[in-house]
Amino acid sequence: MNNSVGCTSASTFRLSSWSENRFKETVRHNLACLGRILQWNIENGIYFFRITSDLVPFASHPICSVDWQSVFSEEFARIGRFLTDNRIRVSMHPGQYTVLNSNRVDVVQRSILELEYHADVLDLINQGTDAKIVLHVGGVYGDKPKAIDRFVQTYQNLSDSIQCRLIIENDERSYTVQDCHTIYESTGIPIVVDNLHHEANNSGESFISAFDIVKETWRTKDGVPIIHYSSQEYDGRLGKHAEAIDARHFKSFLHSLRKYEIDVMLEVKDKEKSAIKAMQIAKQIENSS
DNA sequence: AGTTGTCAAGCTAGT
DNA sequence: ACTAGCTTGACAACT
Repeated sequence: MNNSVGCTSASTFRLSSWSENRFKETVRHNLACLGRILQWNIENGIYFFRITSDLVPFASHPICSVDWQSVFSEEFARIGRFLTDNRIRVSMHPGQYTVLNSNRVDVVQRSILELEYHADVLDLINQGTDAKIVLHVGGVYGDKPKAIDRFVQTYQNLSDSIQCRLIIENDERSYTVQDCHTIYESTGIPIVVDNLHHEANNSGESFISAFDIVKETWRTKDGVPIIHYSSQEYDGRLGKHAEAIDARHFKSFLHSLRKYEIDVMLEVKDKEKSAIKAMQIAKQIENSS
């Protein structure tokens, strides 16, 4: 998302307002806005972007009768060319309702449809296997080994287009980097480590040693390892993301990772404002070493 | 025009 | 039993 550009690529509507017309107008608007945001990004030196899951509202919902993949193929292809021409990397992050290891089959089924939507978008914009779909492992249901097993079983039945892009992220209360690594061992799924989640939920290892573990889960085809960065909201509940990045903290954080090649996704409320700050800090570190 | 309750959907921890 | 929080904000009805 971007608060400077003056449009949103995540405009949506209520399910009760659904019509083919409303849907098509919304998607057309979102794709046009996505193009504007990407243009803004290259003008401001930002080359990694998370595409909103609201780009195509209700894409995986049974109500959606429009063959949006065909209707908007030209618009998607145009965005794809822009990304490739400008060497922009993109990722997507399905919402909290996408739970592959749920003990409810209907939830799992809807989650798979939602992942297919995300993979379709990345296919339509012609991005390769370094354009990732980030997912949390899901719930624990009182038995983590069983829940991990369900995740692995479900993963093995996913389509190639999803499998080659899916990566898993540690979360702040249930699944640590170590837990994710257990899943990696039987599936080969690369791991994204999130600094704030790691701080809240770990197995005693530092962030750097956690990163040393996860970077080995990335293959060449997966692209440069991705990490997620955010700061805790001062005074907020555990896990609540801060309004902006803490420049001093980010600088020392990035400095500690200076010998690695990584792509950093910021999870922060003020979006591009902090991204610009982060780029300036990254350049300072680059120039001083 | 500005404010507030609600939105397709799941899960967890804290109150 | 209920709520905040999550990748998160925007819609729609109200004042």
